[in-house]
Amino acid sequence: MSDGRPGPFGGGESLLFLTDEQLRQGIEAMFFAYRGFTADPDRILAKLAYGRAHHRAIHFINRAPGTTVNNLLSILGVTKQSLNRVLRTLIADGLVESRVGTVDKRERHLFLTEQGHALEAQLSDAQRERMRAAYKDAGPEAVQGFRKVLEAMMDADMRRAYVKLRETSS
Amino acid sequence: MSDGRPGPFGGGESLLFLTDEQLRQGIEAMFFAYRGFTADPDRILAKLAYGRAHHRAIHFINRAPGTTVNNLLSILGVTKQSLNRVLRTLIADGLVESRVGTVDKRERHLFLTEQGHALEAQLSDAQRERMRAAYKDAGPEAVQGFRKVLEAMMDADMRRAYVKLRETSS
DNA sequence: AGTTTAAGTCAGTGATGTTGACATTCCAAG
DNA sequence: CTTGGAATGTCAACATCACTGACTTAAACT
Repeated sequence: MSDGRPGPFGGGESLLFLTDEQLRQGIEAMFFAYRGFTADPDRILAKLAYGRAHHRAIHFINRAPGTTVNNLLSILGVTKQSLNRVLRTLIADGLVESRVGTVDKRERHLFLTEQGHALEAQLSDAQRERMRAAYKDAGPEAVQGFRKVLEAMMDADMRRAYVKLRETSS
Repeated sequence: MSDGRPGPFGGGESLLFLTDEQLRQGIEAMFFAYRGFTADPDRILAKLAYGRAHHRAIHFINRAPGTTVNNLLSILGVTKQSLNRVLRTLIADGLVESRVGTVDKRERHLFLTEQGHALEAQLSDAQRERMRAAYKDAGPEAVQGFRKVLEAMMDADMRRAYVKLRETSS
């Protein structure tokens, strides 16, 4: 099924880009690119005995300061036990602060400390630098296409979280 | 540094796509999209008590039949001990066959069995289906840009492996 | 008072990765 | 031909991380 041969379409729309071969190249490109995408932060984190989970937590706490634990869980898509282990070490190490909610005292609101901000900056500088180089290489039109495909690849609930974050920004 | 303001360029080349804000949106898009990218295979693998490592091994053995363990290691970027555990279970389960090399008996050449091919097809069908939907949504020009940015994001040695695989194909 | 919700914890399991030791095979220098 | 080093692959022990499930605590809701 779906061998992707052009077929008898009159609209002049080539469907060659939907062949299994093209799709597989896209899949492999995604695999290798993601390794590059995480390589620089991973190097920094390894020295601190942290993992990607710590990076993700720091990133999104910086992105949405004061977020609750539950909120963070739904963004990260991990279990609370898993997140809790990460948060515990980050709080113990003085990178994250957890404040009891004023309106609802059951909630804990998360913030980066000064130290936390420093590590966040170090991590995202490294990641942005690679991203910037790739963007510059590929050019603005390519970047637009890149974003378009990525957004189409998300699950519905991820896209909701993503869009929500975009709205919050700036 | 590099706040990405347009700046005094006369060439009409807008550099707005290189702002930190744009880069961060790209980073987050990459994060959420990769989750979608792996979600379908992950669901299938979970039922079989396999993980992503098994998927990767199966994918690349299918892609380059007869590859040696060492070769696979350089593509996957893990330690040989880690890969070995995965291979051992796949061989024990009858999905992969390991043949002693004829010219160099130290080497083991890896092949998928019929069962292995069946699982590979199941996994890549699921992944391709999502990819196809995303590609179709985004359109051919977007796909071209997507690929361009991904390739620019790879490390040099990953790009080498990626290009080599592309050459091998069909 | 009873139920629900938010957060945190403990125990057990499984996948993944690492280091270290080891066996086999190849190859080249003596 | 022999011997020692290098390459390839395997096995064992250990650490990390994430998950499920059950439970506790505290606060909010009804």
